[in-house]
Amino acid sequence: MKFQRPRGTRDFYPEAMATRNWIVDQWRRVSLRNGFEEYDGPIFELLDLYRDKSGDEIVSELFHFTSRGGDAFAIRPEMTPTLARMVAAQAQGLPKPVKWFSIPRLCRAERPQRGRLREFFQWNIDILGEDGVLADAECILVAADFFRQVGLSDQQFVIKVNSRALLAAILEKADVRPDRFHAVYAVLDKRDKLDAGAFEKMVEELKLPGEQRDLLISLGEAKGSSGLEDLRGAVEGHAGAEERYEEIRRLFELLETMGASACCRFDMGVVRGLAYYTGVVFEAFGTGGLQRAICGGGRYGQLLKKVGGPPMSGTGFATSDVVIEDVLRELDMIPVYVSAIDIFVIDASPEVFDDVIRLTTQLRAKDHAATFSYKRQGVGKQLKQASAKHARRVVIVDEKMRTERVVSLKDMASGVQTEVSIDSLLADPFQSAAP
RNA sequence: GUGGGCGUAGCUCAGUUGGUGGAGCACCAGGUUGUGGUCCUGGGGGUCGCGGGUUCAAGUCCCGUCGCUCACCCCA
Repeated sequence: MKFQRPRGTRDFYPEAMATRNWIVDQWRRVSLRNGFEEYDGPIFELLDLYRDKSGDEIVSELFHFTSRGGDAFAIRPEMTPTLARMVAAQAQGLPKPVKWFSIPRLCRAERPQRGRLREFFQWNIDILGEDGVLADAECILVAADFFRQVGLSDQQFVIKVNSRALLAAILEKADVRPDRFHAVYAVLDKRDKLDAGAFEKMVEELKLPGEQRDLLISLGEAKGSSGLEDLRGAVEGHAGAEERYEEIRRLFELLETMGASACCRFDMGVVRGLAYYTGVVFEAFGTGGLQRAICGGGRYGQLLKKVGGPPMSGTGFATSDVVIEDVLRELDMIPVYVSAIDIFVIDASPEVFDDVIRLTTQLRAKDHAATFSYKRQGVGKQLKQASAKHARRVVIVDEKMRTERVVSLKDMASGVQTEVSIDSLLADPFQSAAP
């Protein structure tokens, strides 16, 4: 082959395309029924939009180019900057809260590996203009709704929820130096990937004073409702920490009311690397073989200000089609491919082929996906083709179409075949076969 | 950026101590002269990723290179 596919991209042949469409359809369906509106933006943005948010080092991870006019652009690697830009531009006039979703195609110039390609589709759910945890709860609920929608039981996935604000307040109360927060976050975020010994070793390497070290190790243990309960002591007497604690307690109360508590769990080990998260953070995991996060998000407080907008806070999450397909395939939950052919029209003999074309055209006019064989062969061969195309129904046309206006209608799944009038066929090609 | 694994037909792969490259599936064409998804026969298709070396002889051994893949780093 002279040309091959660029690294980290995919060709969507019909079967793969059907899978992609199915995933996207589920995303859209769940978004809409939870009251979110769809938006989209340009596939490339000014490079500085990403540089301002994430710093210079981001540029090497972007596909970027310079226009003839000298402007530097980048193909979008994520949707949040575009969202922030769009909301900031209209912030005054938009009814709050803004509940929007998008399914953008994104590109990142990183080295591909399992679950991470250079081009992929991402589902973004965001709520802006509402500071309370109700918005966070609703985002988490949407994620849970999706996993349930595609057939996962509450035992097959878990959404781990934490509050960075609470964590920061606890660290502040314990007099951890603010410049050490980021290092502490990084260690805590690795907690679930390490055994207890390796975790403690990493904590030791931070060289924190004894009390702070013990606190950090106990934070790594804080999981589930009892883990949240255990933190009560760590927040008492500190107004900010108590307030944050009450927030996340209320969040879990809301999740309970929404019927999502069975798949949600408090976990201090979820911090997420993103510098811009300021409040609630969460990540979803499959409980089977794949231990990787399959979806993640949280509250971002200052993002709109970064793109020149008002100090409006937002909360949301994202997940990619690559990871979703991975985890659903592992659980054998991707629907089998069925082609879009409703009716395959066959001639009983070459003389009636013009009638086949005529009937096919009429079926198409009724908005049915209908087709026929290009080759004039026996009925058996044409049925074979219909079968290969996964046609649901086959219509066999013979001279009786002219003399009596009837044809044979065959249900390919059951094999049942009946004679029907052309009028009744056009009215309903999927009519159940008369006994 | 670092490290491991793998490159043979469209796909999945076999290929013996080096001796003129195969199978299954898929595709195409025929057969049963009005009934498929499970029949039979035949066919097309590969400079064995690419380049160099050793050898009378390389898919096989050696070196280089490119590509794919997995993990790490990173993760918006």
